[in-house]
Amino acid sequence: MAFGPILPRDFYNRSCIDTARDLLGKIIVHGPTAAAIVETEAYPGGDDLASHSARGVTLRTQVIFGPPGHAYIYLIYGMYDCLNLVCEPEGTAGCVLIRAVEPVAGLDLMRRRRPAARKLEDIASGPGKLTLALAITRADNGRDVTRGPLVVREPAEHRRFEIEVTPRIGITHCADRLLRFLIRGNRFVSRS
DNA sequence: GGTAGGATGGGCT
DNA sequence: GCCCATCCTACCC
Repeated sequence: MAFGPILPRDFYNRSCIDTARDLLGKIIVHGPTAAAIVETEAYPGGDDLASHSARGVTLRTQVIFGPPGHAYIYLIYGMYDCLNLVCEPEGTAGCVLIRAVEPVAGLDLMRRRRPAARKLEDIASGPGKLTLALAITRADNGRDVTRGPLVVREPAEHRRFEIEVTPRIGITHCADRLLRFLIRGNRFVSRS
């Protein structure tokens, strides 16, 4: 399966809000599995109390303050791992949560990793689901996604789509900020 | 079609 | 001790 080139570090070396929007349609590749990003959320540094980075550098959040183009993966509710991509220049906090992907390669393997999913659309339609489908875990935390076993690539061919913007899901702080981006009409999003 | 409740563990006050 | 950037099952229309 041939995709386009790996996204360069400069793709992530800017506002996490711009990056979140532009990540739609890009391809996450991990081993024999690959999936297109259809839903993201931006978590800026600074005054966004919803961001893990809001309380400064800790053992957990240091990756978010590090160089762009790396994975920030954390455990949520004691059960699921969530994948973020670190943005902004080194020293500045900011990341993009990957909330949903559309499977494009290794579908049989993903189905086996997601026995609870009854339909294809449910395999990776949520931040905890997609890490299971793609076999991404906290062991991948801090990984450089511009090289190595976990990378993000341009799609093989570009498709036109409309982008929808909404508040982020499942947060209470800064709930009015429009920082969630999704491909309008795509059936693999976590919710419409 | 819909949702209430529980599983489960790390981070931080 | 409380708070989660969640998911699944059971149960109810």
